[in-house]
Amino acid sequence: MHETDFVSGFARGLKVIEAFGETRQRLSIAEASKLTELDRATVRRSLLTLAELGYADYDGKFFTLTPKILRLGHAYLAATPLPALLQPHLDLLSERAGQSASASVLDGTEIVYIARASQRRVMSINLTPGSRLPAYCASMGRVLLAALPENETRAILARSELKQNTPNTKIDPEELVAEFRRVRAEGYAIIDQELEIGLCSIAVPIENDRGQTVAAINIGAPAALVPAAEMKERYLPLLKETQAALRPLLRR
Amino acid sequence: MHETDFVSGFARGLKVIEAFGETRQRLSIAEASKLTELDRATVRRSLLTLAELGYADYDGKFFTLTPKILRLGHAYLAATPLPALLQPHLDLLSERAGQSASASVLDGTEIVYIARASQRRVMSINLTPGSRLPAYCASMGRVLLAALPENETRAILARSELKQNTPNTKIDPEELVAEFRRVRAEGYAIIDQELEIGLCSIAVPIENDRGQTVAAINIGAPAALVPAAEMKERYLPLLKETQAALRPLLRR
DNA sequence: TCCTCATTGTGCGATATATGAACAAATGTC
DNA sequence: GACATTTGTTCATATATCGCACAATGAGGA
Repeated sequence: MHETDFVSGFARGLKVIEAFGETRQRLSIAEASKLTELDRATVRRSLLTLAELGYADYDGKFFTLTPKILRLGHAYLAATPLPALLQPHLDLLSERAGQSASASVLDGTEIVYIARASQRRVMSINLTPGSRLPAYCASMGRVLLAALPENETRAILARSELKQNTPNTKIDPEELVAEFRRVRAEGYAIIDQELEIGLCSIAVPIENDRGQTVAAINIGAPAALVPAAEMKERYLPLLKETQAALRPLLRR
Repeated sequence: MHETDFVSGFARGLKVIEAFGETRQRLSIAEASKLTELDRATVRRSLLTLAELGYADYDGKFFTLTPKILRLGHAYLAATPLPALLQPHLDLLSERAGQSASASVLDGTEIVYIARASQRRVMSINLTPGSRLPAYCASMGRVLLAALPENETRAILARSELKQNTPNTKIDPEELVAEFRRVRAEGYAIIDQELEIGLCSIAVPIENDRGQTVAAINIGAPAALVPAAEMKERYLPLLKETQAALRPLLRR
């Protein structure tokens, strides 16, 4: 790859868009400049470009993103067959379990929801396709991390901000790596209120016909209704059925 | 605004990302060049930039978007208070109605879902935040178009691809404009299987404390269970309640 | 195997952009 | 009200990108 095969103006602009996610909806030029660590003049040009194209509004002082920006992310969900393929299976799974079912993939240290069939909302967070959670303390994250070679897993843990969300949250890397080994051996991960008090979840990997893990699915339930100890017997068979139904559909 | 206040490399790159949404997941350089009507060399540089930043994968022949691209669209959903504000109200609405409830805003000729509380899936399409539907034949679209000055509404209709999705679909601009007037006067829109056979929906506008329409919410139901004639009496009171509950929360 | 067609990679001149500093305007502070 | 600080804008110029023309590669077919 040549050194000229990189459009830095494009890269800078993408950085500016992402700056909006980290804080509030409105950004001044100076704020965006600080967040992106780009020159004010450069940020200004990127923002004015976004406004010109209709991806942002500008009131002379603050820039705000418009819904048009959703086209960019949605290009992935619309273009990738995986979410559409998983959705009906999640619907069925969710209905049979009477709980929310989700699917996600790994992106760096985070899991990204790509499909979801939600029952009554139990979490304080609102999860939709595109939502992100730290991988180390989510059941799907455990499954996805367990599928990687151990050196990669360790590298991701090293980059993760291991935060004690609840008294249950495991944040010791060695303990986590040991748990990943168990997940790999037994084929499922259970989270007992490590992300949020009151929430348990159980996840299994989704593999293609070559056995490569391409996603994870889970069922989440309120700990008050379904203690962690019961998650396995109640939901693992359903998850395994869904997993088996999907495998032949996923060719590479 | 100066003529130099525009980063064309950035604009071109965004166009390349959107090219993925229109077709399948994989694009070669030549395909992307055709879709975007940009020079091959330019598209290639943009794609390589995306790959370098982790927004795309490249196998030497085809480029595919990675889930990282969802960060861009999600920046909007995470940064805008409206979706988070609406969600609990949609949950309640959906539960009381026993049907799916959604919220959307207008983007050009399309509505964009920004929040959704879904019951059993009734539509063939899978709707999630970020999903788009043509405005002219969706109940929320009717409400949002009705809120605009008539010349703007007509301009949008002129740009819309008015397609006869079902025998019920209204595609005559004059008929649509007349319907928008009725919607404006009566405060709600009902769609009777104009988008998809078997699906009815009813929508009302969501206004801020100054009376400006900032979004629309709707309830969708299977026509087999709820005939269009019954939509109004069954769901309009619930929608109006939600509308009233939200108005004081929406300051500008 | 050789040819053809389609696609991808590369070098170069013309053109457009990024940079940082200087200036202007707005904002906050005393 | 004057000063200090922050923010937005403009400008000249060094630098990087764009689009073209050409070279290289690869896939199919005869």
